[in-house]
Amino acid sequence: MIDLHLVRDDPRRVKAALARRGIPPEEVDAITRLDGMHRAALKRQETLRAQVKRLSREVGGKRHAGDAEGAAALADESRRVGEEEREAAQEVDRLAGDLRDLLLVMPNLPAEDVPDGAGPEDNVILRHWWPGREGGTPEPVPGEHQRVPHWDVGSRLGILDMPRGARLAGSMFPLYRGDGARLLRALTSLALSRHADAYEEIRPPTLVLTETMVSTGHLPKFADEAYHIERDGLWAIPTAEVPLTSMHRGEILEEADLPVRLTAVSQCFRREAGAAGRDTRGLLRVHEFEKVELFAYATPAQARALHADILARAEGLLRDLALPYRVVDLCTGDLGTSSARTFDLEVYAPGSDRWLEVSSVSWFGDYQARRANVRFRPAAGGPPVLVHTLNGSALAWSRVWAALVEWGRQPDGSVRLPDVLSPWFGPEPTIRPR
RNA sequence: GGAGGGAUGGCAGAGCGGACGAAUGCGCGGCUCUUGAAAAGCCGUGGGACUCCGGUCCCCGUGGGUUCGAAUCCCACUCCCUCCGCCA
Repeated sequence: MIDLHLVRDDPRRVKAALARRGIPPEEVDAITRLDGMHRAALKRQETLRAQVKRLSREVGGKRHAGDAEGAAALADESRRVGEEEREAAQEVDRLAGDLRDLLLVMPNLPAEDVPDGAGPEDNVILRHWWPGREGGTPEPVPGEHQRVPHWDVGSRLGILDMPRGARLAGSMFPLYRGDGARLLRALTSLALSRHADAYEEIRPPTLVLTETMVSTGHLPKFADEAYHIERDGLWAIPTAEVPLTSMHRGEILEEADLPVRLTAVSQCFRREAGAAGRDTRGLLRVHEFEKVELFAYATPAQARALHADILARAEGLLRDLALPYRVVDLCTGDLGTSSARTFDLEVYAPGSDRWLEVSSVSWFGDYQARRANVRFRPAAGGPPVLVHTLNGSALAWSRVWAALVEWGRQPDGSVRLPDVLSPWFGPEPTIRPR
């Protein structure tokens, strides 16, 4: 949630920042108006409430003094005021609810250095990397044998079985087998070990309460994007960011304990409701995938360095895996609702001939922390302050899997894997037909 | 799934209808005493909303209800503990 106090104190700044995202200024005015009404109603209710409390105390006093008549008279008066107070309270509740509804769907203010733009076409590509680039090796040109999409490579090698996945769960639910399944396990294991020096490994629940989804910003606005188990009131997480953000929900942390750095692997579930018919082949876009996430709660002063660290770690993994990638600075038109600044990492997949998003590294400011009510007590004293949250995938395996299989394909149809995977696939890691 | 017990401040733990935002102890911070420390003593010590900066209001698991008045009574739910059943 954006800061209501900021809307009050500096509405022009809020409007200007949100205008960059295409939010009309009237929506900010609507918040200001409701806020004013809410505060007025609150004042009225509290005044009445104070009266009831005072009268009730006097009833007690009179009764103790043996003045039954006086007590009854005051009780009558208190009852009348109490009824008024009850009505006022209903008005307060109604206005508070309306205000909250507006605030919950209002996106975060973009950071000042986010490039302006209307959509993905205006994102800024910051840099490219490919194996050997630092040493002057030219950008790789895929050979004909690498121009085979991973769904073909996968089915020929018997490591990816989309038809059987569809039999179990419908389309876009992949089923990996043999070395294909083992590759996923290897990638997760590799990544978690890489982050273990600074990030505590967490295994969170995959199904979470509504409140947990609201805290990150996935609800109420994007309910259509998530799988919902109505009978139990639970939601399937679209990313481990969701449970990790709520891990300390409602807590006041000590500044000395920050940053809290966490890493988690989880299944990620996405309905992809708005993407019907797009990128439906193979693993380009799936309803369920596995992802290792990096996450941090930080002080505002620590946030920038952590954002850089998470990005560096995600890039480091791609370099270890020798996959050509580019770093994309998301423009205001493509920035996620909760994010203030996001860098995407996209891997080139030669068989599919597409750039695949395999990581999204975001700084949320205090937007999520305000929803989740996660604060820290400043070491220097003073009232608790909202933390900043940050996260990034490192990495989303379905698309990494696709890129590895396409880049690794040899003229004989086997797939050569990067050497970092030797612990799982032997000295010259290769997947051959069974 | 069934039976019972519980949920109060950083922790422990009283309170069971009226001045209770809450005794007491521990912890923590400050001060006094001391060469220093310990001990002892004194003072302080939750979060939040609104504010005409005087204050007012809310929070005793959550949500309803009863009452002039609820931490305290009633109802529902959640979570925790014990036992039984079932189960990977």
